Amino acid sequence: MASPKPIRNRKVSDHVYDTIKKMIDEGALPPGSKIQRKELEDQLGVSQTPINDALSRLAGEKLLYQENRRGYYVAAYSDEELVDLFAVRAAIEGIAARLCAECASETELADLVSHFCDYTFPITAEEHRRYAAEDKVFHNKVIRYSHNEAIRDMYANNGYIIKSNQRGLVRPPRETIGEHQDLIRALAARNAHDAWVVMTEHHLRSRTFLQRLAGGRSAQ
Amino acid sequence: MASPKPIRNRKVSDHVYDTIKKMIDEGALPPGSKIQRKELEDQLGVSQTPINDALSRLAGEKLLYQENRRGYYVAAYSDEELVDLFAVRAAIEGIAARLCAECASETELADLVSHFCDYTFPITAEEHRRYAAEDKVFHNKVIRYSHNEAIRDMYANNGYIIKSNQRGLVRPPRETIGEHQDLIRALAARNAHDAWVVMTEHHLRSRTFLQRLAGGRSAQ
DNA sequence: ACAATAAATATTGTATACAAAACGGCGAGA
DNA sequence: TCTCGCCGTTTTGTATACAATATTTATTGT
Repeated sequence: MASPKPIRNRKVSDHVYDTIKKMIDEGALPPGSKIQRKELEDQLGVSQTPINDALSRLAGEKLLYQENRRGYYVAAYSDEELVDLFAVRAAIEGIAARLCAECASETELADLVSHFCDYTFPITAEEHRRYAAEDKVFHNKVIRYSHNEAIRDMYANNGYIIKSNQRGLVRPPRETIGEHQDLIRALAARNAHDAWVVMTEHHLRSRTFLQRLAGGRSAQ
Repeated sequence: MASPKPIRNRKVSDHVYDTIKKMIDEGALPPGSKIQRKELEDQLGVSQTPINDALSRLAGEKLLYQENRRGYYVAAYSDEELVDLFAVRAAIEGIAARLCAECASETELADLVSHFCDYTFPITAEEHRRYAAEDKVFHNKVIRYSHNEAIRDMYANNGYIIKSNQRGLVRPPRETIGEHQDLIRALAARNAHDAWVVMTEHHLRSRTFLQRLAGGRSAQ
């Protein structure tokens, strides 16, 4: 989420854009909350125009939605929509893992392998928090190391996917750590097929989990 | 591409947005061409502001890109980018096929099965054209029948994917018709796993094909 | 003639102004 | 007390103005 761009040629609206995006990602602007243009104006010391520009772009990315004549709101996804979103994550990250196994450098692979080494059970609350953070980092690395610009852009720009983290870990570490380690094993062995399958199933299991929560009624 | 929204509350910028999007989709604004704000102003009889609003939104959707201090251009994807895009299609449509096998209604499944029945070899130029059209329709139906809103939205809104059709069929029918039929067989049997694998490999093969075109200049 | 530079012009990004619509509070009437 | 509608305030959407940067054209020197 840093700025890899030359610092010079940046519009004011780019800065506004980054700021709002970060606020959303960090929860300063919770899902469903209304965007207060005036506040942003004062806070950032710019006029309406660059703010509108940034908001329009974010709406195009589906990070915000716009109610007619009523302003912008931070996108909030219902349980059903989150279920759908996790199918998309399964798809994208599954392929990313596959490409990763094929194309990642040895250094990158070693980096991935270094994750999730030192967790002993039972897990404390603090460890749980650390695990959640590491989970996020790890999945982002898989995306990066896939060396696929389209996928990278999707994760950088597409509100859908950023938002799929909106409620933190879906399943407890106890369930997912084994899956992560399976995945790491497959990556280390450059077994593209296994990496693909494991990653896909990993997210699809979370999807099923959410589906039970959302549907409630049938539960196997 | 029609307007499913209540006709009442529409901003001017919404109209501008639709107009530009349609112009891009229909080729009136070819990939790589520069957006002339002034022309649009005169042509649509509105001021800069709603046009900027629409352009920002379209840039958020990656249908346009913006060069600093130099204006907006219609997105044009290079061969390398198309390669990456086909990995994304493999991912998304692979999962879509899987969901399709699980969730599509009997009617929908029958609809899918009715495709690609009557092609005999060799294929004439006219049949080739028809095949290309049917291919597009078929893949869109798989998306629709997956009953996943996130995936549907992606195909409706995301410039990446709209643009991946920018050069028609990648491989000749001779190569792909068998794959399509394998897929249909898996779908008809509601074999989710096979449908997933076949669809994914289908697009990944196109990806490899494009990769050869892009990378190796020697290949005939 | 041609390359390099300078002046003129067009376009972009931002600020400000303003009308129309939504929001909120207050009071009248049931 | 509750509901409805009126009026003032706030917010939104659009228009316009303007400074900064690109682009084009004209000019100069070799």
